[in-house]
Amino acid sequence: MAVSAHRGAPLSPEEIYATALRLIDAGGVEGLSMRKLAVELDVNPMSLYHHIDSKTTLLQRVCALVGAQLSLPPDDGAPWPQQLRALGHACRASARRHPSLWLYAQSHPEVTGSDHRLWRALDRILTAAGIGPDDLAHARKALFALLSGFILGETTGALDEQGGAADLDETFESSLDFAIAGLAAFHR
Amino acid sequence: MAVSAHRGAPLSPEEIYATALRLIDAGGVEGLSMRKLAVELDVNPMSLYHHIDSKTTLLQRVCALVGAQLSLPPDDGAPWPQQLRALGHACRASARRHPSLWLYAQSHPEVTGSDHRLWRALDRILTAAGIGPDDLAHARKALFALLSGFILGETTGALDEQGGAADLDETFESSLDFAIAGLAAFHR
DNA sequence: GACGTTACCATACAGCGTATGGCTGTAAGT
DNA sequence: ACTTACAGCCATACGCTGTATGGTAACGTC
Repeated sequence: MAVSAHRGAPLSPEEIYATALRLIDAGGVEGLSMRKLAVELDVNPMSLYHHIDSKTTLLQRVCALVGAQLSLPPDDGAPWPQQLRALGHACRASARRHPSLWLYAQSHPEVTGSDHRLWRALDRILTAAGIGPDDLAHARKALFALLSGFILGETTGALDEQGGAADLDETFESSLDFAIAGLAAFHR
Repeated sequence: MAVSAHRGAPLSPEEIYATALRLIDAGGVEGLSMRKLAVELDVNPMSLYHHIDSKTTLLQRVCALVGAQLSLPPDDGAPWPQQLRALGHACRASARRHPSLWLYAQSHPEVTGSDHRLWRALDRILTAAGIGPDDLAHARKALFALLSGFILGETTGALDEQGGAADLDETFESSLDFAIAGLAAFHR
């Protein structure tokens, strides 16, 4: 099937995704171009379009790939604050591995919108925390905002530029304490 | 001085900033190009570069312009929860007026980093709330994360796509309650 | 051998930010 | 009054982007 002269095997979507993720981690989403990706894969730029629709959907797939690797806390009956902390740490760890991609995903949520795994896990934890069904959406969105804002600020450096303690690990723990205490507002 | 044939007056940085902001509000930051801006100002693209350094610094100025318009709560001795709410509402209102610009600013914080007005106001409020100096940075960053994450989510639509109550005004009030309750975590 | 399909590639287009250099009319210096 | 300097503007061009279009080569099936 007219495999590339330079390469042994034909391209595959998975290979494209993995290479794109590597380039993104190395040079940021804005540093990724179809031409550079093609060079990295030793292929003509237009060859990529026989395996993916467009650069946008390529980024969607890569986001989904990273999202699927999130190790969310299992429903093992552990205390809810502990589970909430685990969920936070999982997201933050992934964001530190792929900062530019998370930044992109957070600015283009249509890309991640369909990943309801995270919301389901969060809802379960919040329910375990005694949040009633009427407040569930509010609590979930408040926690989403806090978590995603922290990741955003850490990724962009906005949290570093503010004065005060420079240890963001400690600040993250504090923010989790803050969140756990804040959930009291939903107990009426 | 060889003023443009089509325009009566010469360009000014302020006119450029104002027009850029208008175009950004209409078509997003990613929809703004120097060429379109030039068309809007009835001028050759390269003429802009006699008044601004680059597109990047242009965006910085526009961000600063919007930031300066933020009406932060005055230090009038009002109860701190009320001041905290006012600060939150001020930021959210501005973000709703200029969503795309806020999205840009949040992803490029080097642009807004030098605007410490907000942090000073927040620190003042938190001190009034009884937060000790050791916890001030933690509390400030947690609140920054919550606020900026909410604005991010509302701007991109990530908060709409989640299920539950669709009224984001109400959710924002809930999040403020959540924040106020959460500050208890810093009282030791 | 003919044919359809798959993988790949070459060329081209419209758009981007902006470096470079040139034109023109006003202002300042003498 | 004459020269010089400069401010404001513009035309052209370079290298980059994503991708539409259409062509070519190798394969499986008949």
